[in-house]
Amino acid sequence: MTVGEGRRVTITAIAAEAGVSVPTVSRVLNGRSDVSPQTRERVEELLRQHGYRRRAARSRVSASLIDLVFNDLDSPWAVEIIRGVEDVAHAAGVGTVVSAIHQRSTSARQWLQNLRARATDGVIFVVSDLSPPLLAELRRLNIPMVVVDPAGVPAVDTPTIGATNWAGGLSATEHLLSLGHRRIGFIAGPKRLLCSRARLDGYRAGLEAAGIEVEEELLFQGDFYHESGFAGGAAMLELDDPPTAIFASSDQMAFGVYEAVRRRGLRVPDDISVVGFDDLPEARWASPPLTTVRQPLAEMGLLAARTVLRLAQGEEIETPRIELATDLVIRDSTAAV
Amino acid sequence: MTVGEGRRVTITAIAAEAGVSVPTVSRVLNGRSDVSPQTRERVEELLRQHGYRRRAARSRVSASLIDLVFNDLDSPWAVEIIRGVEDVAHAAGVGTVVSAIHQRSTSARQWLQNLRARATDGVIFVVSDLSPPLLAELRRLNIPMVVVDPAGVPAVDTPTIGATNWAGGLSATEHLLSLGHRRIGFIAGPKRLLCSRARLDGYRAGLEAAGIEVEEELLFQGDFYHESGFAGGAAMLELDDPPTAIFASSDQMAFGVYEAVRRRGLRVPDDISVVGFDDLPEARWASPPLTTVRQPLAEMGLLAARTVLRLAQGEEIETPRIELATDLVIRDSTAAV
DNA sequence: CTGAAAGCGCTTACAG
DNA sequence: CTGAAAGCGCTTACAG
Repeated sequence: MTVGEGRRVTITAIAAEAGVSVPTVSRVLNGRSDVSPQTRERVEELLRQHGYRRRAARSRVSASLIDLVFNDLDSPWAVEIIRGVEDVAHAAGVGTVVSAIHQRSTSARQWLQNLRARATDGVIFVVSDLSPPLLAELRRLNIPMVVVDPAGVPAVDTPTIGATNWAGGLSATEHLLSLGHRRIGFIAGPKRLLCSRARLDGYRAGLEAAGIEVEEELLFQGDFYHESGFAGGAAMLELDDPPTAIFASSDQMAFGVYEAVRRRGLRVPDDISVVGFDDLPEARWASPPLTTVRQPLAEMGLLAARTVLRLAQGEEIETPRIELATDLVIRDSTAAV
Repeated sequence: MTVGEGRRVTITAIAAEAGVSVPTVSRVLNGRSDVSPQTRERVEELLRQHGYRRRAARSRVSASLIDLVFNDLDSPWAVEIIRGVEDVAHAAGVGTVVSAIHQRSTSARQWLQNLRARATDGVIFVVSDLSPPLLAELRRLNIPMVVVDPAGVPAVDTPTIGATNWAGGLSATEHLLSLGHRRIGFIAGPKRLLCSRARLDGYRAGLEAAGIEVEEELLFQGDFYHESGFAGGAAMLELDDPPTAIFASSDQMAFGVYEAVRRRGLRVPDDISVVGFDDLPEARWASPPLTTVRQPLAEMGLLAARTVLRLAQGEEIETPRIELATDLVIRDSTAAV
């Protein structure tokens, strides 16, 4: 399969419709400065409407590529998403271009320039903050995109794929409650991320349903990384009335809690229960194996790839926002009080 | 920078040199069947010699891409290598196409077909077994390649980038010896991999230098994955005279040993010392933090990318085999007997 | 700022 | 199996 086979518009067609010459359209396409603003706007509008994409003359072998963009390639779950995307793309004869834009605008600009040159079929973003000018540019180029695990409220008309973070937060909390825990600490992710807030709210909902008040001293503000889990765990263990369980809203923070517990000479789950969120591959092989909320990362990547390929084919997507189910995986880090 | 800027050969030039028409060269290029074997061979030879690569008419924006190929995307160190490669490629305006070929020849064929369509600038392999026909085809297409952490003895004239596995095995062993350990277990990686054998030999060399005999019952055959580390650790702990330290030749196996130790109700490093190999990001945040031999994976990726880009520019590579230094990182999983 | 003209590198019928 | 011809989609001077 090659993406976007059918009758694609040529610049000749666009030029005719816009009432300008072919070279003029070419200039707009290449971002040359010597085009009047009105002309540029009219042509761009048409390019967008028709979903124009550059194609080599007579060539049926248009290199099909999709771009998969991360903030940084330092998270262990990146590879899970890559795996899902690559799987679908590979089968469709499409290459997966992986990039990290590091939140730096120079890097993003560079990336965008490369993107144009390689005439990508679509973009999957796994980044927390998309700069509006970047998005505008992509829309101008009429490049299909989908956003995985959106951080904030995403722009309209961009399909997003996430997980049921709220439900995951709730189920982890209910699990701990069912084991008899009443003092349950929570280590949150960055506030600006939607998924962080949803997990926290799931935790709150669980406690409230059990008639337990949420205590400030049992809430710790983390950032999803190990260090903050360690700090949060250490802080809570030092309380006069420490929690009997800690729910860290990422696996990495849960491992940080493990280390805080160990440093105190205590044991998981004998002295304190720990729950994570993500189910990274290493969760299964932590000591003890970590009870955690599984996020189907590979499946999210899979779905994102399918969606972007469909968009590239010009199909309409009926459900612009999808949340895949999370799943509580009970292992050995949780026990009855 | 765009790779291979300079004067690239066109099919017109090739046709002239071969004494055939342009359409004939085009046919060879596209793998059409209606070309006589002699003609095909002559043309292919010239294409190879000149390092021909398809280019869009008049277009200076040739999409620069390098391919990064793994067996599977299930190893936590894959992302480390991706990071290194992406870093260099991104800066050079080159896209990084990540693929997994899953050792299945159908998948490899599919990949090769996609590769041709996208006119890659070069390929970095991180795979243990390259099928000879695949290699032959790549060579025929004149695509530069480099192999990272070669599994077996690599084909001549393909640059390889590895790590000093033997030295790493030695230094880990010496570290344990210096702590007073005399009974040191070893969990090996797959025998067919060069790196496995080098690590094992480093371990042997260390023991021999200290006048200690290598005991069969302290050697366990693993496969680099968690399960085998767990099995190896469990088996050794059941010995009448168990080791006081275990050197697992991958971090994942070391984590398996952690779990075997925990299941026995013992503690690392109080009851037994454990050393790993790789220094994955999670090694630092294991409980306890893992003493391990660091392999500079990101740097290996970096170097591989630089090398393949240089080859793509037509440069000669003076040192076809490079081994980057490993480094013993001492953390909390090792202690004096 | 724009277009007519020339041209690029490649591919596709068509004819033999 | 091969080539002369036509043509594709696009870009680049050049002229105004």
